[in-house]
Amino acid sequence: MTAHPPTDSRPVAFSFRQTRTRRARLGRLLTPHGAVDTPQFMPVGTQATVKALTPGDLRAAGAQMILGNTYHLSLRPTAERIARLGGLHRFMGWDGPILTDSGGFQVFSLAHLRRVDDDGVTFASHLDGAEQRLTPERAIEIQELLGSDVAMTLDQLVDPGLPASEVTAAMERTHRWAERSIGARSRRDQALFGIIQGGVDPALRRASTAAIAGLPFDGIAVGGLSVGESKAEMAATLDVVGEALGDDPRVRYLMGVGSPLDFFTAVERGIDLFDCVLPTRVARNGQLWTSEGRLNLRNARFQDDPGPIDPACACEACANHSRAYLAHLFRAGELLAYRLASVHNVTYTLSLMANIRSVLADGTFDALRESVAARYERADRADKPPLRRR
RNA sequence: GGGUAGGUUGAGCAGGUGGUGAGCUCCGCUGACUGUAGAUCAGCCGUCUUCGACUGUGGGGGUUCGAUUCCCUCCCUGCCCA
Repeated sequence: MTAHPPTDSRPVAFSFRQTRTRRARLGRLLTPHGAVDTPQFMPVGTQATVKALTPGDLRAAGAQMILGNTYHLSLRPTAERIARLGGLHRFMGWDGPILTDSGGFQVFSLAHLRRVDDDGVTFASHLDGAEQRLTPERAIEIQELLGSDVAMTLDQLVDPGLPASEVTAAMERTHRWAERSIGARSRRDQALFGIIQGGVDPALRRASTAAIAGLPFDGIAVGGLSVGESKAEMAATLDVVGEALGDDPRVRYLMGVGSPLDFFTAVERGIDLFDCVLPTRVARNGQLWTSEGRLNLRNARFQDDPGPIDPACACEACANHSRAYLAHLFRAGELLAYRLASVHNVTYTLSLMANIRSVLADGTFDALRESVAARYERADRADKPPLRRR
């Protein structure tokens, strides 16, 4: 592919136009490894691989940018080894843009294996229990060794249902770590995004947005969502952040989202970039996203279904294989089940994003959302109740 | 024909030498999953009128207040000997 180096002295450049659909934007992010059309979804490749997929599979599915992980790669094979081997792009054979997460999510998801203090986080490695120290500065160092196009600041996300004092403390610590992260940068060819926290409290979110947007980051991320709050709370929080960001011209990245309907919720509130494990994780567990809604191919009824996973899809799995075949592969525990299901779900998700870009251009965003909601709302309506302060 | 070890809920097992065997692993059925400790996890998996009840340890018979357990007999399977 052709590289599109940023057009100015910054490591990335973002241009966009406001659409007529509320806060939604159509844009283009230029990185050292190519351009990304936004709104865009990044498949998650935590350990230098989007599970079950080759870089060729990702290209065929329409992927433009993927995500890798500081915490996992620093433990194995180590950032220094990847650097010796030419950086993450060469190591994994993906020459497109890569964003690396900072390890902040592991502060949350590996809560029982870590200890947080003001200087950083100490993990007991989930691999061998060895003590691992991650500070904002080390997270930047690791990501510079990996050579990703976009690095993320180390942050602390918490269950938004925790007492306000704890949500506030984590937010303020995230702000201090954000400033330190900027000071730790040494590469000029790698972007750095700051992360807004503050749980689901509007005042805290406004404060966090002001703090993060006030720093010279190349992009702004919204963190701490899709961690147990309701759909309504996520939407309300994105409203608050969108309002607080106003006409800030930087790219806006919603971390860890989402489901098909979440994309609509976030895009119309100004989000440009997404990542999520959901399409690939549920694929490996038999759940396929289709134009007919969610299908669980392990269900008995699919064993005799000769049709494609999704008649509206042209991916390798849909073009060549039946639901009955996939159902068999899952039952037999065959590895091909994971690849074909992942190929399909990533294709579906990226096609949906492409459709969203298309309807933002022609003004039929709401119609597309309604047609997707008709197939997916039943599942998303089974919503969790709003979080209660404990 | 003789000897010997067995026969437990779809499969494979555990347990049990007189006082309620529905316990495990597969298989099967369903659900969950949101900046990946996840090819993972959870529930169900004899029957029914399912917060409970009933049935079930190869078949039949016997002893006993009570049998999966003890006795008799038959059937089936593995192995050894003829």
